[in-house]
Amino acid sequence: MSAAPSKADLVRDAALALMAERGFHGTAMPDVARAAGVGVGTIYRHFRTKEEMANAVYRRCKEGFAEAVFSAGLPEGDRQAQFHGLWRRMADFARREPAAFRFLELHHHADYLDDASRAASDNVMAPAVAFLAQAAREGVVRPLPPPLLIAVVWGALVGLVKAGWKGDFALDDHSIALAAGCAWAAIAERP
Amino acid sequence: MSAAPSKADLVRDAALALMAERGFHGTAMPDVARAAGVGVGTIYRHFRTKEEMANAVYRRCKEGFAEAVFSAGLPEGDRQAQFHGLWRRMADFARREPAAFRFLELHHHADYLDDASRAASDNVMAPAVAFLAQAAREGVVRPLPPPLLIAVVWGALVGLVKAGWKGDFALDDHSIALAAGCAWAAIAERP
Amino acid sequence: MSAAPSKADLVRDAALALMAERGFHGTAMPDVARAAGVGVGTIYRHFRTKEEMANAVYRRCKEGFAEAVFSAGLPEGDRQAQFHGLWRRMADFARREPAAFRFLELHHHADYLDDASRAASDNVMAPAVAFLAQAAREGVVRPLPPPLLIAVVWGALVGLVKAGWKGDFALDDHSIALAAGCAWAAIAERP
Amino acid sequence: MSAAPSKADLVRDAALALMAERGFHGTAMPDVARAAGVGVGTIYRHFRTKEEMANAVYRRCKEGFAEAVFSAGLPEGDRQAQFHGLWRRMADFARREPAAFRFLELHHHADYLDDASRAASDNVMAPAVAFLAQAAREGVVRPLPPPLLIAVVWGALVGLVKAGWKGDFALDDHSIALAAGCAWAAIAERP
DNA sequence: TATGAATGAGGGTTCATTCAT
DNA sequence: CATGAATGAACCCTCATTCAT
Repeated sequence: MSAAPSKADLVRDAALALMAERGFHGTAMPDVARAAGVGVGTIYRHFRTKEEMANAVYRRCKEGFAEAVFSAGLPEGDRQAQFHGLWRRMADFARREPAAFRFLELHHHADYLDDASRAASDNVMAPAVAFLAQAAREGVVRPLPPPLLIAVVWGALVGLVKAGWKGDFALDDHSIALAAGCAWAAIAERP
Repeated sequence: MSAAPSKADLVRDAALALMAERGFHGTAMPDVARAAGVGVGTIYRHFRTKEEMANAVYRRCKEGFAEAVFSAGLPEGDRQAQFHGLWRRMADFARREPAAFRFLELHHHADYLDDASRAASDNVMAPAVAFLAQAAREGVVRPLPPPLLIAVVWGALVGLVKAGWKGDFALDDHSIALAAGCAWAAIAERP
Repeated sequence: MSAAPSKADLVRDAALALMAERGFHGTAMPDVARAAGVGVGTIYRHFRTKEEMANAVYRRCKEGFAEAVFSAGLPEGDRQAQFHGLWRRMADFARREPAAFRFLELHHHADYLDDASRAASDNVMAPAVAFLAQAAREGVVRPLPPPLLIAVVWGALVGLVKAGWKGDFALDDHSIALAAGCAWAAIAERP
Repeated sequence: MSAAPSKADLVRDAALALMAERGFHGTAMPDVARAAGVGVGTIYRHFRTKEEMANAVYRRCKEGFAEAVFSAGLPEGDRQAQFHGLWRRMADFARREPAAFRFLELHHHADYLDDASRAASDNVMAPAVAFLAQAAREGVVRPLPPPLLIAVVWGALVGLVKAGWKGDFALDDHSIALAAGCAWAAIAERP
């Protein structure tokens, strides 16, 4: 039997859904309470302020992302296959939890995020950085600064997802694979 | 002699700076007034509502972007050189007017944008779409759906700029050129 | 033990007192809040807008008037005595609840009254109309259109009350009875 | 040839029309300016404040009323005929200048009226008081306090006019004459 | 523990008034 | 004289937060 979700979780989910849609300042606490099916006061039993609640949501999204992408270790295969696998995991996360993905993008480095959230944010991409750095050392990826490679690849993924949401094309397995090919070409060493 | 900027322009500039930083809902009209050096009431002589003001800012940013990137026509050279030139113009816009670039990204398809702004938004990338479609027909760019190519390339640019702002690396000519190479590789047909 | 009045009642009473004195537009919500001894926000837990609050006050006054004048049925005696009784009840209402009386007069058919209030307003005088119509059929009141009779009699009452408030004379039982005699003479059929 | 009306008169007329409709606090100075066809600043060349403007309008209405009703002296005939004549003049004023009549009623003894306006207000009915007092001494009108008689008669007239405006009946010569008969009966000594 | 009525600072907006033109 | 752009106090209303129940 699945346990009933705790009130704190209900609140987090409601806050995630609303803030992903309307942003931090555009989301009112009474709305969060109503969406969560709890009283306003209950929120404040679990989070001291609206900021703290948003930080909790942010960290949870980060954890969910890290879990979805990196917890199973690197995918099988050569570097290119591993890249494709990671790309696929990230895109799947965006499809499975669009609110979380959007929340992370929207609130990235927002001024109400505290230091702990910022740190979590920085660490989450560490495995990806390590992967690219290693691949670069092996000569299969261009010898560019890993942060720049990350920036380009991550940016491409976000661009793909947002355009898919906007309706420019279907965000299906095919599109995702095509875009993965582009992204790999962007960073792969030429033959 | 430089003409004194109109009050409306002062307001637009102040709104741009604040809303790029804190978002629409996070920006208070009295703050805009103070930043613009005018009284609150003055804002309302030029814009009927906060929404209308944000729309005016948005459209101005869009126009500025289109002007900076496309008004001079396509750059010289072959398709790759032209791509590099366009990439460079976009990155330069982001460096020269970071607030405008950030504003456009942050408020893209926000719910307080009116239809006119949305239309402006859709049209501005039309030349880039045409360019990629033509290059694809010529066989120098992969035969993928142009919107997908646009999404990947634009996403990569945004990723580059944001990471540069964050301090991951210097957003200088060198980084921009390197990233341009990555982006071209992402979409170019293999030899 | 008297129950403490509800916040909504406190607000209604305060709004009645202020709006009877200064009118709708001349009364500020913070003033109402202060007069009621509650916070501004509390008002909005009970009334969605200032208009809605004014409508609630209006309807309550109408109900109070109807209750005071008509709930006990027609007074005893012949038509003249009944008229005197009704006149007396109306005047007593004006003396006992001057703010309510003044509010009703001041806000009669004001543009912020909603349809429900207008309807309540129209219905409240129905018993008086019926009374005069019946008396006219019996030949004890002049055979004039009842609305005209009502207009003259009601106007005379309002004139009496306002002049009394202004200090032109004491608004006591004697004056009220004298004026009742005038009003009856105004509409009574000559012998 | 009629001279073009002065700006001050344009302003007074516009203020009268708007304030009769929406009240003092419900009328904005820019609206008055637009309705008058002048700039806002122009109003302040003629009246120091909004209050002063309202006072000027009030006094002008009072004067217009006194002029219309009393300037030609008492009407011909016996007391009853004179009463009918005065009643008729007052009702005609209400029909010819409804805004002025409404303004006078609405703003009677409002708190922004200054002492001069109040005095004008008190004096304007003096001839009517004198008329009734004399008629009472002659025994054709009941020996009641003149202010009470005035209150009843004036109230009846106001009631008549308002009900007519509301649409309860046509405010035509016939209705006015009928009501005059009622009003005279209200105060006349019985035979 | 959970609630939601209550609060008042602060939100967007209006408007009486001024003053440079 | 006449104007209307400019102003900021004050308007109506919202919402993050508290606390008695």
